[in-house]
Amino acid sequence: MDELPTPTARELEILKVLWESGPKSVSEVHRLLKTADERQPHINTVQTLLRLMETKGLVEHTSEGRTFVYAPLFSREESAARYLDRVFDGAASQLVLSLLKAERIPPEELEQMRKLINSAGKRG
Amino acid sequence: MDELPTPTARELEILKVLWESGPKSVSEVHRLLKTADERQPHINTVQTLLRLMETKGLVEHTSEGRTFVYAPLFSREESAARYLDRVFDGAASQLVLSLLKAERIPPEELEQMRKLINSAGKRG
DNA sequence: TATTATCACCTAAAGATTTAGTTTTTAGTT
DNA sequence: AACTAAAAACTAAATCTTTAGGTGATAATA
Repeated sequence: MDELPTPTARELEILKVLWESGPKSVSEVHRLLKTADERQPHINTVQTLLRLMETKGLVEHTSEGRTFVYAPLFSREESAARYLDRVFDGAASQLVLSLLKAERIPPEELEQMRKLINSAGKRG
Repeated sequence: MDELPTPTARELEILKVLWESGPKSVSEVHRLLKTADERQPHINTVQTLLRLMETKGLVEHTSEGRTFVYAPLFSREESAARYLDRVFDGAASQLVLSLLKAERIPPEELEQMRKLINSAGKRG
């Protein structure tokens, strides 16, 4: 098993499209990048990136007729968790702790978080 | 104000040394990388990286005699928050939600988090 | 059938990151 | 003063990322 690298800037933009809109073809990803990004890359660029991302294990594709439909191989959550594991060397709670300190999180989200933690406690 | 980029893999290793051990000279960073990383880069590589990281605004240096002592310009927490903002487009609560889903947080730390959230609610 | 559009594939190349060798400066030591 | 060590600065190059042009296949259409 190779270690999965942190996605680069462009890769992350593409992944975000796939996370938000579900599996998409090259042209659809290209179109959706238009709205999200100020600088829309050439469609061939998107295709090349997706092809390379597949060799890295970031996405996979299935064939729909003659077009490839790409899907991410991990979720937003896993991506976030991986980066945080990296930065904090696995001390995940440190992170939440620090986010609460560093970020001003709106009250309604605090309430949401409280509920989540409570239910997580019951399950765990 | 230029947008601060996500640190690259090597940059992150160096930042981690500075976060964990405080401001350090090139040779000290180099030495400390030995323990943390399997593949220790050449000391000149570390020096070049720190110099370039300074131009990017990731670190700064002060002179101690004739040696440069480098310090990070932001914390672990800020780095984490920035990446998460990127991945989640600013929805910070989504993150905590996802971490809980990914089940990366041990039970005893859940209690800690509950306390933190409660006190954060009082302050905010 | 000829034309056009759309797609994957191949290729080149610019740009950024990462690596380390060489040179120069400075200070300490003999 | 000559030698040595340690440091920053400079330079070059390998590798990775990001860009897009060109080619050929396939399908749709005139």
